[in-house]
Amino acid sequence: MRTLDENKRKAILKAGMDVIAEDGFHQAKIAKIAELAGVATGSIYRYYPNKEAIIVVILEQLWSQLAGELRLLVPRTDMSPVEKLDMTVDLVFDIFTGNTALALIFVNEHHQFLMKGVGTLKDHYNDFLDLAESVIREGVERRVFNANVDIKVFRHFIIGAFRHLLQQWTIEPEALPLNKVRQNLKFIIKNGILLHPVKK
Amino acid sequence: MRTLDENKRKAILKAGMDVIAEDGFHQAKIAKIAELAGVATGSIYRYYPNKEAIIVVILEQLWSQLAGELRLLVPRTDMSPVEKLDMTVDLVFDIFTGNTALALIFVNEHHQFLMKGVGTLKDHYNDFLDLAESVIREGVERRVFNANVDIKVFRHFIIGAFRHLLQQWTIEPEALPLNKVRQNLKFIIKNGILLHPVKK
DNA sequence: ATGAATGATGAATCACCATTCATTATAGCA
DNA sequence: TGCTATAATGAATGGTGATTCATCATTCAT
Repeated sequence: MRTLDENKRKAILKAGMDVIAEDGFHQAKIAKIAELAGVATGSIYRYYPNKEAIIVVILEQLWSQLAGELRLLVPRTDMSPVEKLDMTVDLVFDIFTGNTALALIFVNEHHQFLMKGVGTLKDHYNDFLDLAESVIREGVERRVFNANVDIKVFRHFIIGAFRHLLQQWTIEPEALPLNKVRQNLKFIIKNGILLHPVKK
Repeated sequence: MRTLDENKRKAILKAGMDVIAEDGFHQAKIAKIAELAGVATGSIYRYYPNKEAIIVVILEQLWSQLAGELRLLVPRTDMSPVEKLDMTVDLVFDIFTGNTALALIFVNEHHQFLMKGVGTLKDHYNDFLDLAESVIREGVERRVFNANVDIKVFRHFIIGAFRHLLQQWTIEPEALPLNKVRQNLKFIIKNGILLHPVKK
């Protein structure tokens, strides 16, 4: 008995990623994805029940990978909270560096599918967020991070800043080299903009 | 001779805002907008050439208003750069407070129409950004803000953080009261998360 | 080597919706 | 009180594109 070809499944996913990144989910055409993947339009439906399933799988993989990596980082006792925070930022930067398409999909499409609550996307994403939050919490408990900053707000703050910077990077990569962005992001979340901070 | 009714034009704009905020631009149906505005579907086209024009006008008005207000703030000599930065944040928060629909449109739709370069949207938006940047620049020149922070990155950083926080707020307003968000945002961009910063 | 069984194909289907336009209603003017 | 220009209407049009399915191709257990 013949079996579905996993390479083809991956080719469709990859093609879906590129087309959706370029055209946006609603404008992305199945015919174009099929052509890029080198299969017939109908074949797409042997591997994925519908168009939405393609992007959901892409996003699920993204967050389950990130959560997996962060899960290894969190319990380490040989690192300070500051180092862990920096490493978390690195983790996320690294996954998008060299994958503009994935970056674009995260930036532009992630939110709407998160809201729809399709598949296990939300679970993976929340896993990641909870782990990131525990890094901050450890820092506060160990009196390294400022307890006056609301953790929830801070968490969203970083994600948002990151997302937007990533978006700008996809528009003009030369003007906003990711290394510079990464370094500045790390600095600002730790120190803010003030030259002479007035902490109490 | 009969004239087009400016109240109707506004009603359509308002209805468009609500429907687009709720359903997203591509899912938003002209028929629904027309019904909400209390006009026939065909009448929409007497006031706006097409669906896209509706959202473009909404976004143009948003940024031209914000740029207008910021333009008054920038040259003031009775305020410090820190105060101006805080006021800029307030300006933006104020416009979205009490207008969840506008907030949602900014969060979810703004980017794609900015990219398309339709109408004068980009001009108004850039006006606003340039003015905001001049606030930062003044702070750096007057040795109040840290010159090591790249202004372009910082600018995108704040916008992104703000956008994402706003998005979260539209999802669960009770969990993230805008006052708390505003206060925390101001604090973090100035001071960062570190309890004992190590500025040189 | 054979023939189910299942994969692959892509033209045809079908639902959807922005936009149009023939027709009707109305405001403003003489 | 008509008259006319233009506003308003909403059913019909037309284009689009996701999904289906009848048909063909290929694999592999026998």
